[in-house]
This record gives sequence, C-alpha cells and structure tokens, in this order.
Amino acid sequence: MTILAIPNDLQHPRLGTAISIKVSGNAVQRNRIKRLVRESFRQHQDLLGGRDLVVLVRPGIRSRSNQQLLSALDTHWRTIAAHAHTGSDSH
RNA sequence: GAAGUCGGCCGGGCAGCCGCUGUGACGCAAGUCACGGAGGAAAGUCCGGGCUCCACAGGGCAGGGUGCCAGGUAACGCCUGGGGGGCGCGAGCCUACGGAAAGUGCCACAGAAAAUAUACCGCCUGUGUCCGCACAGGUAAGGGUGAAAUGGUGCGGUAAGAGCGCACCGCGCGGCUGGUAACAGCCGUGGCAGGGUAAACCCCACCCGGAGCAAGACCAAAUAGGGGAGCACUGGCGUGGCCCGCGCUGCUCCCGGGUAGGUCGCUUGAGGUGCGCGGCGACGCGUGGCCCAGAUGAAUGGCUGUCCACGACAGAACCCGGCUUACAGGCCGGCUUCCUCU
Repeated sequence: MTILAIPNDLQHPRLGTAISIKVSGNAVQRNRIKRLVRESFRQHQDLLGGRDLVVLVRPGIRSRSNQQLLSALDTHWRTIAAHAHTGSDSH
C-alpha cells in the first residue's frame, strides 16, 4: 500500500481510502481492508497531528492477514510521524 | 438399514475491553445512559409493480414482449391447480406446449431424390442376346444414404408390387357424453390429406408512453450576470458631417433564477406474525398483538479469552413481488424403491 500525507490547517488528522474494484471484485473483502485501515488510523491518530492522509491499496493486499496489515500500517504511521517537520511527503 | 426424490430451516456460540452509527431520554454544551443496527441470496440487474418528474384528444401504423387451460395477484416472463407430450420400476422430474391445407425463405454432408417430386442397387414382364448382359416398360415391398424419405402391423391381392382392398392402430372430419376450459372417452365417416423448420420472416390472440431517488421538492452563501422602481446628471462614451434617435455607463432599494453547502424524499409497508374462517392449492377475508438497518466517503468493526462441528457464498443505498446465479457444513419432515428382522 501507499500512504499520501499533506499538512492541513486543523488540529487533527483526516483519513481517506482508495480501494478500487481492481483490489478485489468482492465488496466484503474491500470493506474488510477499509475497516482495518480505519481502525488502525483511530488508534494512531494522536501520533499524526494536523495532516490529511490517503491510503492507496494495491491488489496483492488480498492475501494478507489482519495481523500483517495492522503491523504494516503501524510502520507507516510511525514513519509519517517521524517526518513531522518535512511537510508534504509520500510514504 | 441402503439408495433416491420433494419440501422447509440454520449459516459459528458465549464473555470482556476499545470503537462506529440511528432513535429516545437527560444536559447550556461537551457528553452520559437505554434500546436498535446487513442477507438468504443484501449479488446479477433479467422481468413486474409502487413512487416521482416529463409527455399525452381519439384511433391506426411501426417496434418490443407474452403464447395449452383455469385460477391467484397491484402486476409479472412469477406462483398454484389441471390437461397434452417426453424421461424414470417408482416417488417424481422436464416441457417456448398457438398456427406449416395464408404466403415467403432455408434444409450442410451423404444420398437416386430434401419436396416441383423422384428411382442408384433391386424385383417383375416383354424383346434382343456373343448367355456376360443390353434395351423398353411396370413397381416402390426389400437394400443402401441421412437428423429426417410419402403412416405402422398382419392378411388378401398381383407378373412383381402398391391403401389397390380388408382388420386393428394412427391421422383428418362430423356428432354424442364428461369437464368452466385445455382435453378425454365413445360412435360414425373419409382410404389418407401428405417431410422438417415459426428462440426463420410471417399470421393470429393478448399486453406495453419516456426517464429514473444522481427521480423529485424545499432552504440558500460567495462571485458573475438578469429584471423592476426611485434618485442623480439633463452629464460622459460609442454611432454620425450635425440634430433627433439608439446602445453603454453612476448610486440606492426590491425581485426572481441558481452553484457550493444543507434539509426533505428515507423507511409504517400491496409489511410481518398468532388464531379463526373460506379454498385441493397459490391465496383471500376477519381479528389480536408487533415495529424489524436507514448510512451519505457512506455505520454494523478491532483486539483478547474460551468452546466446538474450525465457520461457505457473500455487504443494504427509494421500496416491494419474482426469476437466475453462488454457497463449507449441518438439521427436520413427507414420499418412493430395494434388503433385513418381528
């Protein structure tokens, strides 16, 4: 997956997800990924500050377990938080 | 007990913590509490209807759909019951099942011939003969080809044969009986009409306006533009040689359209259910009690523990009725056939 980040003028982060039909033709699978991203975002939002974030997902993600996805997201959030002073960035 | 067939149902459970969302109560608010929160297919979007907006005198044509009969329904391409045909020992299953003597078209290959009919091998008669057969005529029983070849079986008949004649079956026509009907049975009659294909054109009967909740309605910034009234100047600019005229231009107020955004539509409905009644049934009627998702970047999730049979297909988006397709595993009941025991 790819996470895009850009500073916003608010005191809190905002999340968007882009999970296309190419990721999976099955709506239940797409919902599962979106909910995982959202849950992980909820747990890390204090870390992220005033940013707008978009999570882009590619087809390979289908085969990963919840555990794998959550730990990957955790790594991403920490990388973004570490770049606190560099402004717009892609991870 | 085995095999089968039909119908119905379930689709991980429990607990803890952290979340999301709707409604209600409380609160100035932040929020707190209570209750609710995906499916049998929510799927495909293939039919039917409601609802909304648009169009519309009536009729016809075109186009599309449906196609045995009766019933159910808001309606249907759905369902129920019945009839015909096919398959199965049976329970049961399948069935586009109107018309081919209204017309037109098509029928590969093989075959003599695929629909105007016709004769390859045969069979029979006659004539000729070099005794191998040839020619003329009759015939369509047999062989061969094909998915399909001018009704089937038997007897008579004949040179050989042929519905040529007869009996039975089949088919057409007429009548009678039963049935609401489809249709069935029986009686009489005709020696037989004459291939298939109508999910080929077509004919017949019946049905059908279009678009869809991003429908549609309401509230309504900023910016730009439009309309009206008043005031000011009796100004300025353009057109023109000039006057008139025409167009543009200032300020204030009012008006409507409408974008972003918001609200409604939005879930009480041809709703579901207990009982009673009517009906073989689909279903209908009466009555009691029930409220059962309503989001809008779009909620129904995450983590942990535990148990087991280790969890399939799959995510509401205006709402219903169907159809079709996908589905790990499991449960219940009716019926059929076979085997065994009593």
